Amino acid sequence: MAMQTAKGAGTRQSVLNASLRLFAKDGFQKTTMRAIAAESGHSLGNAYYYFGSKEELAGELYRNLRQEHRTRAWPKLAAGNNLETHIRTILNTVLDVLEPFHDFGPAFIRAGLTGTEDPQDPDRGRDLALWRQAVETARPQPPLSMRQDLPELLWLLERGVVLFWAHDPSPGHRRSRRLITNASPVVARLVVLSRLPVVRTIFDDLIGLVRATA
Amino acid sequence: MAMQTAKGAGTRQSVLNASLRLFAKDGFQKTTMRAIAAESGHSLGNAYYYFGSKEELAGELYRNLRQEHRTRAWPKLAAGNNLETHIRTILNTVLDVLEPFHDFGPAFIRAGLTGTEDPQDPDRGRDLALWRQAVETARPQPPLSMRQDLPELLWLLERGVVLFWAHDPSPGHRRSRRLITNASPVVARLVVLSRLPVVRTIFDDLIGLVRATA
DNA sequence: ATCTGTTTTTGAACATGTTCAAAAACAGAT
DNA sequence: ATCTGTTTTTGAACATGTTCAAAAACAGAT
Repeated sequence: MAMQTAKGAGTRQSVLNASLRLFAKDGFQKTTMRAIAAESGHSLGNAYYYFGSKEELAGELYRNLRQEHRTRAWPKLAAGNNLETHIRTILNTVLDVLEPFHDFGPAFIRAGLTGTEDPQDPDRGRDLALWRQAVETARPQPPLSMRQDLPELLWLLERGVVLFWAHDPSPGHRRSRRLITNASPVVARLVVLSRLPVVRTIFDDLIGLVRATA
Repeated sequence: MAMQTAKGAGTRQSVLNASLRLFAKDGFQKTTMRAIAAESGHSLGNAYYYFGSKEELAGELYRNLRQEHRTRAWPKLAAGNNLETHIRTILNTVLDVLEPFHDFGPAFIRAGLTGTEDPQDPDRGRDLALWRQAVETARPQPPLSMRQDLPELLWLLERGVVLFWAHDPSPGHRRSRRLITNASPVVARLVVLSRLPVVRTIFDDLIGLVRATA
């Protein structure tokens, strides 16, 4: 059980800061671990003492961005908005937050998203809490039978949108914004249609996917 | 403009075959370019003479799999089958073809799916042609108003199923098969119900989504 | 058969992510 | 102050994707 010392925490932070600077300047791919180590003033092996891999480094940076997303999206969920509005709001906000980092490259975003597969990841729970809030405060309320599972489905949707955006080369990422505009009403309508057993069964399969993957 | 000789084509093919064997056996990540070169009986540098990168190799393999999918699915489209049967057949066939490569990892599948974003990609047109055939030969015929857009919608469905399957850890990927079983009749029924404005609106949104992303 | 330009092949070198054993620094107990 | 066990740091080594200059093989013209 390795206990971390104050000096250790400092080193760790300086490596993190150095990576943020270099990722922002040169992108994820083109930034080498050697460059990060040099920029931080420590040896290559020392960087690996605190971060098991380059992806883990990106994962930590990404986790900070998710926190900011939650902070910015939460107050926008005015009670009484319909579900479509809440979906659109949260999805657009996540792109707002990630905007400055689009040119980090898809690999960076992918690294961030793969980190969330851990079922114990506390950030996963926090993300779900945001979506739960969006569902509970929406009016009219989604069908009772969906209220339990809906947050997880919408969380899956969010991941899909972010993945799409990460690969979106269109100017200003218009396509991603349009995807949000188009998908939000569709999802909201499908939720209403979940009263049909057939639609419900499909949702159940998707839920199974989330649960199995997460 | 480098003209390729007969011998060159043979070497290229043997590298491709070797990579196919090894990817299937050990997965994408764990297969090294050196192993591929050795298995093919050529030098490492020679493999790079024909394929610029490991990903390019995976890309070509994926394109071959899509071709095989079309080849195997097409004759199963017996005229007179209903739409549900055609949908179920094509989707199950794509999983049959991809089956040995499930453990390639997300990178492989993503590479294959993202490649199709290009509107100029000839394989995209070929995939759409398969779905067009499925729609045109189905009996009873889908509503006239849907016949134009339906192939693109079903192509979107196919991509979604493949993505679902790629992340499906259930034994034998049962869940993916069940998704196909469940989704096929729903989609077919919704096509009939497209006369209802609510359903039609959802389809319009989905079409917009395909066009926006494609 | 020889020459000429092109395609193919090779082996070594390079770039970069990752691991590891040993040294150094450190914290706490005596 | 010294000892002991732990944390931190280092430098070298390793694994693997990629590049490159030179050699070999080849095709076509003379």
